[in-house]
Amino acid sequence: MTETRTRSYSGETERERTVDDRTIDRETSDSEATRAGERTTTCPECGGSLITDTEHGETVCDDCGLVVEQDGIDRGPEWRAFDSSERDSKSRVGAPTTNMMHDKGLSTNIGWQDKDAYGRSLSSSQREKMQRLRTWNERFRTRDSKERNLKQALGEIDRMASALGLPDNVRETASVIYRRALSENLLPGRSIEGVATASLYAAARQVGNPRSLDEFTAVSRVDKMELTRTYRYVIRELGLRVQPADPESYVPRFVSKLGLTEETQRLARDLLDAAKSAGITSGKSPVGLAASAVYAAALLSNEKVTQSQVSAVADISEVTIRNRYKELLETSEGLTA
DNA sequence: ATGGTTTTTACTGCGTC
DNA sequence: GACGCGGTAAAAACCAT
Repeated sequence: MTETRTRSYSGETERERTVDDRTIDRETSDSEATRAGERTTTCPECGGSLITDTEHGETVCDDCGLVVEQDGIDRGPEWRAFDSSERDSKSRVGAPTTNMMHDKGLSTNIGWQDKDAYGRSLSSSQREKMQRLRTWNERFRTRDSKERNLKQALGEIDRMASALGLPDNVRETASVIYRRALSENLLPGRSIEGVATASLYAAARQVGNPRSLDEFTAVSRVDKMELTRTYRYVIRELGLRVQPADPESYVPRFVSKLGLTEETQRLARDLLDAAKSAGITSGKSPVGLAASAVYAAALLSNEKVTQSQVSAVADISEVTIRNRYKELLETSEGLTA
């Protein structure tokens, strides 16, 4: 089938791609790994065991931290409690916990409004007292270095995720990865920013919403070399298994950025599928392939996009697009004819 | 460090609006 | 003439050994 590829993208070797039924199945089945209602016991990415965390309402892979499913349960209050003891035993009211905050959102917060529980304003001496409490509460909350570290890192992750338009499940996954890196003492000698970026990069790829390294370096404070280095390091030390990015996962983004139709998107996918089964995708940049497929599809469906537009959106040279899209068209002709 | 592969850079020619 | 497109050669980047 796929002959050995001579090149791999960002750290994964071709060996990992060898005959793995799950991988094949995933490629043929059409959508992301997070279809609702699907019950799996093994992680779609790394094959590790899944753990259903009812407290957080998430199904998480124990090995790689991939959040497979979230918001699965009702976190609302249990209303039918008839006396106080029953309320104590039944009630699960409270803010949902989240990995996106360094303390999972469980620490005490002292409100900024100088009002008491009944909404009345506080006396000046009470106000001063509350201000002192706020200060100390904040100090204690982030006292120890790991907490402080986490707080900063999660802030960075959040910032970058916003800048790149990554959804919440990516952030959650990135948070889990970062926590693991932190708890396994991977941080010493490496910058928080670097590991945070690497975590987010890994998370984005795991959930099938990848961004290119260049896009990350654009929003991160670390340069490309440090990012790849720490990424490799984190992946290796944590034993994460991240598949090579699937070109198809870039397609929807490019299509929407260029204002093309669904039809074109479908065509682009078909082209990529054909290319994959023809085995000409080996060693080629996934981004380049996706960009070329989009361009070729637009051509086939008579939509107007120029090579330079596609190249700008995908951050790929026009030459590469030319080379790839010729190959794509050739293989698809051989298939349909 | 080296070698092989892919991507990028830079430049040229062609056709069209 | 500007623009989109195609091709080429050399340089750079990248990965594996």
